[in-house]
Amino acid sequence: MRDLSELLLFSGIPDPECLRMAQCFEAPVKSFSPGEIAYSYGTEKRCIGVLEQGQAQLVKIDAFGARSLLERLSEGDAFGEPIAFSSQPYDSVSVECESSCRILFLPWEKLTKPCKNACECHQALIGNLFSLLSQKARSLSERVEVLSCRCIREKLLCYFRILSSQSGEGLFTLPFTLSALADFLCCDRSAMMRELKKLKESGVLLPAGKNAYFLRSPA
Amino acid sequence: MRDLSELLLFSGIPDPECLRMAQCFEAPVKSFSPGEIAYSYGTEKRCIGVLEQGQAQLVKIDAFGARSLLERLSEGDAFGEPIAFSSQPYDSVSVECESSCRILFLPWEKLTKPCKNACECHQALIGNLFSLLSQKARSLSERVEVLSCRCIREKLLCYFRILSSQSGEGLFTLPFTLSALADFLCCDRSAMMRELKKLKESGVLLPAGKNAYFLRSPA
DNA sequence: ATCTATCTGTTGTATTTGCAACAACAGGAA
DNA sequence: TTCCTGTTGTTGCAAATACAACAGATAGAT
Repeated sequence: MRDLSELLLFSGIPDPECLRMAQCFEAPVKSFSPGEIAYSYGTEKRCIGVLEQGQAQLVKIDAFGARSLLERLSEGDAFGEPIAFSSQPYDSVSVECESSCRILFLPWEKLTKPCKNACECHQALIGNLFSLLSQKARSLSERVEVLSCRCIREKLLCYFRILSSQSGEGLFTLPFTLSALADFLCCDRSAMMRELKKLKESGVLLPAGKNAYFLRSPA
Repeated sequence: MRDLSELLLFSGIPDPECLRMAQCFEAPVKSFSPGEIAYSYGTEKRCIGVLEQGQAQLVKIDAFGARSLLERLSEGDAFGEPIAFSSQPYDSVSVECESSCRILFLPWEKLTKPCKNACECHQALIGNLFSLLSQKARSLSERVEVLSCRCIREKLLCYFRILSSQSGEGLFTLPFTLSALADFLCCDRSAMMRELKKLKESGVLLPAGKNAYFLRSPA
């Protein structure tokens, strides 16, 4: 993490301005050790956390004690109930650090209301916050679209189509290992490998280098 | 549709103020016939559409021509790429009217920037917009959580837990018919019925009236 | 009332998927 | 080098699921 302005939330805003705003917001920067809980949803003050350094997990423990991993957070990612999870009274969501973390906490009410030293950058910040939110919603929508396919073959094709829409012309690169892809598609890896083989054999999917593939459009 | 202030986007803002703002934004209200395309993502001006009357569908057609239904929109719902889908150059997303529709189009740049007649309500509107976005993200996250379960039994339990977290104490009411529940869980209805029967027989799930159930917490 | 539509509930069977286990391979560390 | 760890690729078999088809229940319309 070098510069605040590299983060999506602060993009387009010069670094000195970011620091000035962080001061204006009285936003604390805190450090955490591996395994520590950095933030508990619902119980603490509403804020957006920005992970400046380290890796963390967004973990949910429901009313029945079942634990589930909602998200993995990497350097530059943001979290906070205003972003994705509103506080459900019966289950607890919290951010657990995997490694040593440094986190900037931006109080929500100051973020969304214009400050007394009415600064221009604040408008840009609000715009960025909207981008952040809509990007999150978009990636979740895509995930739902993929997971709503009824069989592994369709899940693969759906996900590959999304990837190749992004890069265009049917060519795409997998952003994971195949094992992680199976986790992402919520299916068994060996079953997925079987379907992948069938797709290659039938000529729908053509390997095109390291982690790269070409998807033939259905004629 | 009686009152703008009944909509989530305008909640807490008196109706006369809503109308004044709509004028200030030069926001057009347009009417559409069944089957008409009310809005195409990416090609038109960025805006938030509010469905004042009617039913519509959010439809995506990808680079390969495959059509998929992203969302059903009812009276009071809002749409627009700032809300959920940023423009992907290779596929087209549009709003198709099912019935006759009346739609209010709020230009995005005027919505997010304070207007010259610096009104107080505008701040409330921005706050509401954030609520709208984060609520959308939250419901999508829940959907992903449910769909990421590996078998029908787990999907059912996961969804029932979410429902009973909301109403508390393990008691919940299904918001759909059972057929629609199968669609929501993305599985075969008859297979789902089998699992439901097993859950009832094992005493985990207890019927508690019309569409109502009680979920026993795992002891 | 009757006639629809749709929803619920059930079952047999074919297909898909998950599980377990294994071997080959690659990259990094000692 | 060797060892270790993780990924890829494969298979047999058991379990879960989809598909298809059906009958009864329910609610709305005529």
